[in-house]
Amino acid sequence: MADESSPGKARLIADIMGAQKRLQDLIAEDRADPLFSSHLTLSQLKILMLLARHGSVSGSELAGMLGIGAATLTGMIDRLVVQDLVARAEDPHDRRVRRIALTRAGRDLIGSIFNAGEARMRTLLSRLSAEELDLIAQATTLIIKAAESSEA
Amino acid sequence: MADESSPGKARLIADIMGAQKRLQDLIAEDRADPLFSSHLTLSQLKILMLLARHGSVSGSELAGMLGIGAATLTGMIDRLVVQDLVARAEDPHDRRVRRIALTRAGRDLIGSIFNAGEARMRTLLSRLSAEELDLIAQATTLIIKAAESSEA
DNA sequence: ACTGATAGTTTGCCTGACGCGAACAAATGG
DNA sequence: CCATTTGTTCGCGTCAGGCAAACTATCAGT
Repeated sequence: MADESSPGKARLIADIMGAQKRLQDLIAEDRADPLFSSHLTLSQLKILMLLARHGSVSGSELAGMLGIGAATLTGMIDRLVVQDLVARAEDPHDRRVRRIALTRAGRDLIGSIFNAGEARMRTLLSRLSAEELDLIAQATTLIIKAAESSEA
Repeated sequence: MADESSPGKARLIADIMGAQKRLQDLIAEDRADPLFSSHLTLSQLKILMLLARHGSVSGSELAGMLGIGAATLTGMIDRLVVQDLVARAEDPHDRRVRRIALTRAGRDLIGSIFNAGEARMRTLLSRLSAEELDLIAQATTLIIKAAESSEA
């Protein structure tokens, strides 16, 4: 399909992707635990993710992102408020709008799902030597730089 | 809290974890897309994940894993069969049991959610040089070895 | 000050996914 | 031949989401 440059690169990339996939499978179990024990709905999770990304949004904005009506959103937010995952606050510039944002518990929950496997990875790294960690740190730095240059 | 060995290790680990978290945030968007557009329920996702892990299981086994009754499971599997995500097959050893397994489409869906960001990572790696890729390949090999030794 | 538009809530109503127990058919294994 | 196990069907209930319509409060323009 594609070996534009050197032939060794394709093999290296394949090796790296295989390893990455194995790591994903490992932390998938950690991710599933808080997700399934939270008794959240996928729609509710979507709301929490949107709030985690955008911070504080108005109801109409959120309804627009979700593609649902304002009436439906009211009920969904109500249920999340009862669970203390989001909170409504008055907008200082417009007293009609009620800004919706994550509570501390909501942020923690989303964090525990998204950054799953953090504990596992940490104990895993702690078993390696300083030299090995240095190598890994260089590698991650390379990846992050490449990611940032492509996002910009 | 913990700096048992050399002080440099703690800093290296912190750097690596920070980079890892940034990468997780990036592929989170890729993961959310197939998840939310699939119109799955969290319970349905749980079933698909269990089937992906265990391969083919009987109804009673699956109901036991989920903590629900057999009657409930029948309906849930029915809905997944309609979506062509799982299929029922006869067990050659016991004609009472109908073994439940993922279909090709079900495997693809789970794969697209679990191995999210694969395409993004691949194009990202393709921009790096062979030397940089070699470094990353060494790093991932180290991590995988550490993970395997801890799992064993 | 009036008036039209906008934000959010409430109400009533519907659909679909899950959950159960009970009853049942089919197959197993004594 | 009979108790057990597996899975399905049936009837029933609950809850999350979805809408339209009516309503209140507020804003913004004239």
